[in-house]
Amino acid sequence: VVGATEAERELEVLLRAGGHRVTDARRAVWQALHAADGAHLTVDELTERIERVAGRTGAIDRASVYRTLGLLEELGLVRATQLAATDPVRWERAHPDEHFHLQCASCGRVEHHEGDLVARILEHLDVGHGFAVQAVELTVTGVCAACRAHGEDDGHPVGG
Amino acid sequence: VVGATEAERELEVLLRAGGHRVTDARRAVWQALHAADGAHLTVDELTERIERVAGRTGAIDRASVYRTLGLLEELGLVRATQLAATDPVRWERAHPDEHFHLQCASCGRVEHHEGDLVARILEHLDVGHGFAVQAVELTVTGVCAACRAHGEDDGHPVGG
DNA sequence: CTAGTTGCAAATGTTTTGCAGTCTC
DNA sequence: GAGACTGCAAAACATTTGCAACTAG
Repeated sequence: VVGATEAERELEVLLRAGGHRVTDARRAVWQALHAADGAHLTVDELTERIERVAGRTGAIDRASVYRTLGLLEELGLVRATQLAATDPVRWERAHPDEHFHLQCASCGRVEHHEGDLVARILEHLDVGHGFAVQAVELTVTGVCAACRAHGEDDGHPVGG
Repeated sequence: VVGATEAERELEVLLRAGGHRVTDARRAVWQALHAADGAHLTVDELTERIERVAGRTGAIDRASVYRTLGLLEELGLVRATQLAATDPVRWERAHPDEHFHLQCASCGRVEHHEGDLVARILEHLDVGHGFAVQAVELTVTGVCAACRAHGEDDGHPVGG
């Protein structure tokens, strides 16, 4: 639809800066991640979406999706998270550490939240323990306001 | 050769209370987890240690270790954590949410830290968003004081 | 005795890897 | 062109499950 979005440009610049090539597979993964704005997708979900969205280019092999995600992670463009130990890894566009995950055990939805909490953590650690913080991963599990209202407490997983 | 440590008793009581049986496999897993005091072990590491420690009893099958850990988790005795997305799940004795993980990217060591940070997070969320918190998972990655002193810089700083 | 547990082996599901052909630079 | 990428298929891993034998209660 659009020729080159800002995000697409960002991808190209970063790829070239790192001596990597700009390919359809990489563009496709990046676009799919954008289209899913904010959602946390598994490699399978991602691959499936790419098939739909980038019909002309054809599907991208799972292996390439894995390789691409690994690369994008190195470039700091995406971030992997594992919400449940038994679930496959999920990917999302990189977001600053100041955001953290709020996962509802009832409806399964994951929200991002912003606050000064992470900033406080950084402060606390640096001052108190000489620990040089690189990244903070904060995930809070519980029941969201909506589910509490419905009284849904048993916890039935949701599709997506 | 100690008959029954306090921890061992705790295990038996909780097992019986839940209508489960007290078996060698379960004792072995529990003891191995204690012997590794504070460490985060994979199922493989755990299985290997059981082989050494409980030589007389013989080895415990991986499948049983998995099943046992699942049970102990239900009983609230152990806790699973995933430090890196590509790593297998690691297990440790349960600890209160008020503790959080401090992982050194250089030496790989994981420490537990205690503080009011998690408590503040709970407060903040409950007051501000009507989110009923069940669990908090906080992992901070960085370089520990010791490694900083040695100037061991095998990694590249991530962001701010 | 009875039914919960275990060990084994095979199944499942995810992620990685070797290689030959393809496409970017 | 040269060499970085991709697709494909098979391999490598982590975790789960079916089932017969075992054993705690």
